Amino acid sequence: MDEDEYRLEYFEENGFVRKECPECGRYFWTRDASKETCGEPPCDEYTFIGNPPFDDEFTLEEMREEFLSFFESHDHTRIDPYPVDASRWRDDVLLTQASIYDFQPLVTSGKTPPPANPLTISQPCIRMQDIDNVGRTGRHTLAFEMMAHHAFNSRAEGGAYEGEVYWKEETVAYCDEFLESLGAPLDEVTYVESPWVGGGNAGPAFEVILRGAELATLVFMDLELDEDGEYEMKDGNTYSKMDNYIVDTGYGLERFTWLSQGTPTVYEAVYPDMVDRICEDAGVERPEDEILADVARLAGMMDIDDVDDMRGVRRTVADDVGLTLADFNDLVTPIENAYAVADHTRVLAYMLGDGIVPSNVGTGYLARLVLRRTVRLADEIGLETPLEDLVDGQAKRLGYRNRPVIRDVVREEVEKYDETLERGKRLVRRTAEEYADQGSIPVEELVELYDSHGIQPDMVAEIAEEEGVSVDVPDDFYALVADRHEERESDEEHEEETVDAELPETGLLYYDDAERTEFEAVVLNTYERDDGYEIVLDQTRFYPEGGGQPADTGVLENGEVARVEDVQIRDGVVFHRTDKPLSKGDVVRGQVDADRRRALMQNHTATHIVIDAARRVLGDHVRQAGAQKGVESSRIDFTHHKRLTKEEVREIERVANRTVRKNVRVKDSWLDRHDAEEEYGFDLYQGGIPAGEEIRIIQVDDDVQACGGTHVSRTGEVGFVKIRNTERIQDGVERIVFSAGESAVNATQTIETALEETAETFGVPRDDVPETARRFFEEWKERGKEIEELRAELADLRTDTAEEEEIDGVPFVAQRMDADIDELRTAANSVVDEGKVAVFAGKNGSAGVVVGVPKDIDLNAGEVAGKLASLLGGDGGGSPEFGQGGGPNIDRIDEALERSKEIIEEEL
RNA sequence: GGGCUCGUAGAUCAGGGGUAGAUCGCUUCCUUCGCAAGGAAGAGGCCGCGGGUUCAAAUCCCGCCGAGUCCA
Repeated sequence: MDEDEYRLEYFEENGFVRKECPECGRYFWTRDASKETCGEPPCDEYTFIGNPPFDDEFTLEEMREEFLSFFESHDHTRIDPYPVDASRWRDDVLLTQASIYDFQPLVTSGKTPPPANPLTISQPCIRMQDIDNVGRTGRHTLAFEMMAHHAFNSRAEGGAYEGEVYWKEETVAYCDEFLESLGAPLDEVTYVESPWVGGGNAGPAFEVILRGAELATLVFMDLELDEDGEYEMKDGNTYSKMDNYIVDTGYGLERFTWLSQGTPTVYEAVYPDMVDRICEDAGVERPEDEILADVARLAGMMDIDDVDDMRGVRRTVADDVGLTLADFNDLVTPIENAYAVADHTRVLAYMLGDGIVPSNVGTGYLARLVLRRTVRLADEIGLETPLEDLVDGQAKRLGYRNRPVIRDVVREEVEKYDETLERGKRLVRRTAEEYADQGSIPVEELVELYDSHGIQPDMVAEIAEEEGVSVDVPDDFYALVADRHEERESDEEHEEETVDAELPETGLLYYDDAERTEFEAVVLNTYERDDGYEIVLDQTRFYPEGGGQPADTGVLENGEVARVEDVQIRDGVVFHRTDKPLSKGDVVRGQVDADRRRALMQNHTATHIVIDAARRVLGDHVRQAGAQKGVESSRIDFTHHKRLTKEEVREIERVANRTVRKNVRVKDSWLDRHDAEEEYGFDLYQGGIPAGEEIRIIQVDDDVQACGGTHVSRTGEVGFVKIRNTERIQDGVERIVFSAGESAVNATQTIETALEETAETFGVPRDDVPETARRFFEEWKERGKEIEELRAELADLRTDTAEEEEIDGVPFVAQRMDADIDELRTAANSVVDEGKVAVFAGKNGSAGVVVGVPKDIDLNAGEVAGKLASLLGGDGGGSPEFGQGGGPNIDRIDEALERSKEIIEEEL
């Protein structure tokens, strides 16, 4: 990175000098000319523990307020944090890991204006990759708040923002000023040059270091990935300047709070009350501060990448205080676990507070992971306080309103985990018994137990030991698990036909009046494709597929009639896929299939009505997780932590139809996105975030959503909503399948017809069908048993008449019996019970033969049956005691019976 | 979004092409003043659903439904 990028006037004016750190080789800026090293570990160590650099101690809340109000008083607008569940607005990541995530990709790319410019925010973030270090290093937390100020600048004209708000000089000046306002000794502060790369962007950056701690990162994002770019960055890729250049800062709220208190660990500073409560409830004794501080200081010197690093830290500190490693571990592990529990409960509060439902996919899975880990840690230190109480405490502190649901979710999830553990224990016990003779459980079984059943190897070891079976967990265990998942990849990417850059955005007439289906337009171009044509018009009433609503169909005509089979929108241009080409420049008349459009409109409005009904019945945590509208039926998926009961489904249906009958107007309006967000909140974006300054808002009764679909004008036009089915898509996501309008009536009639026909078959009134069906089923089972008994009796009777013979002293009965194989079997069994060999054959459709041999006679029944069956033109077999077979040759049954005697003689 | 595992008696689970089983629980009887325990007998199964292969499917194959779990 070019040195000039970092040579700021601010540094010159304030007496900074640029130095090269002899340890790490990086350049840094400092006011203290005598300073040799950059200040950041491992070049320097933590010196703030017991020696806080600020004038006052701050709590987390106080520090957050201090920061935000500082920037507010410097002309920044304070905005509310986004959810920690970043998957709600982008599909490339799961969790929010930095404040800039809030503005990617729409704002950073210049498609959408920022909510304010410049702005300040304190954004909760979660970094799962640190999970193993939480509690142990003294500094890692799973969740943290990234306090930030951002300025969005652009050289380009006509984007969502233009011109420069401020850039590097002001950013560094703000940082200095903020630190000074806290009373930080400015000559101890260093600004380390440290180019930043991430997510396809890059730029110069400073790390701000004070007393060994990295407090903030000031990123000047002005590069984008470009094969031919002139800047090569540390990731090995080349980048070039972009039109937008963005100030992206990150001030660690937890770090600032920690430094202000100078406690041995960050955990004591950030959640003192929670740590106290956990230690007290679990009876955890705290080691001396000095020991904890040593661990933090030493761990602070290194990037902790794996468990070995932490082991090294502990060994060193243990040596210093004169303890064996084992004793030292016994001393610090409980408090470390207590710290981790305190931390994890806050993460859970963030996650569940933002409406994440534990699940087996996506962010829900991460929530489950954290929750289960928390339960294990709490168990290890004997913490008996219900987890829901701890999470609720954190949620209360963070000001979440959905606390009852959070409690509910935590309780259910802990119960589920208990069940999984129970199930796991039984499975491990069985597996251990299976390998009891070998003395140990093989590694592939361990992998299987973990991967398919979620049982940690240490738990396997514990239980297997009780059974006297040993377990060797290889060091690369989790790598072995990963191997199982790495076998195949190859997602075929379908290429999209690129949009002609010359084409203007198509006029979307369906927004003016969704009721109208005819229009005139000019053909701008026709493209020939593999399976038809794509026509672009200057304007259209055809709705292109989007937002879960399928495309309209219809015709375009000017003498020629072109059938429109599909409609897609790409970069604002609508493509009509047709079976015929139309000439460029022609004026055409368009006609959308009106009935289909009508049905789709009803279904779309009904979708809003149903999700709103679900929210009213189940609670505010219900959030759309996907939807597909159709002509015959539609479906809506939404988050909910329990299976829907029949009664809840009925109630949702009742509430939905009440909204229909209310016949309220469906309001559609274009609002400034920031006004809309302010008024309706982030939950506006149930189906993803649209681009642009203005967004379309659809209001159906109490339900308000950003939505680009076509709707009926009053709820009454939906006519009738019928819920047809519910499914569980994943843990935590329920699906409701429903029909609206005419197809809802059809759906009801279909069900009615089924019931009618059933009633007719039974010959009872419809109301009696359930009771009658139950009775019939019971009686059917009774009769099955009766038949079995009668068959046995019949078999006895028939075999009584059978002639007994002897072959080499073995009693033997061969008899023809035309009955199904079950009966032959029953008959053979009763003969075998008398100590005789039995051969029964007969026809029942095809020919069948059964051979039974008492245990004490040395004759293989299966073999005999096989030979007899081959006479019948088929095949057969069985066990030594019992054989059966059959074939198509019914006219050779008697012959087979006759020959059974000689076959048995051979086999004996 | 992808992978893996599992659906058999009220519960927990065996079996894995050839007669559906075990343990606990349940019912009745015996022993007992009574209970626990013990003994004896018994009831209880659309082997998740639907197709296919086969002389024969709980078992093999395909699809669906349901449950669990790991990963991105």
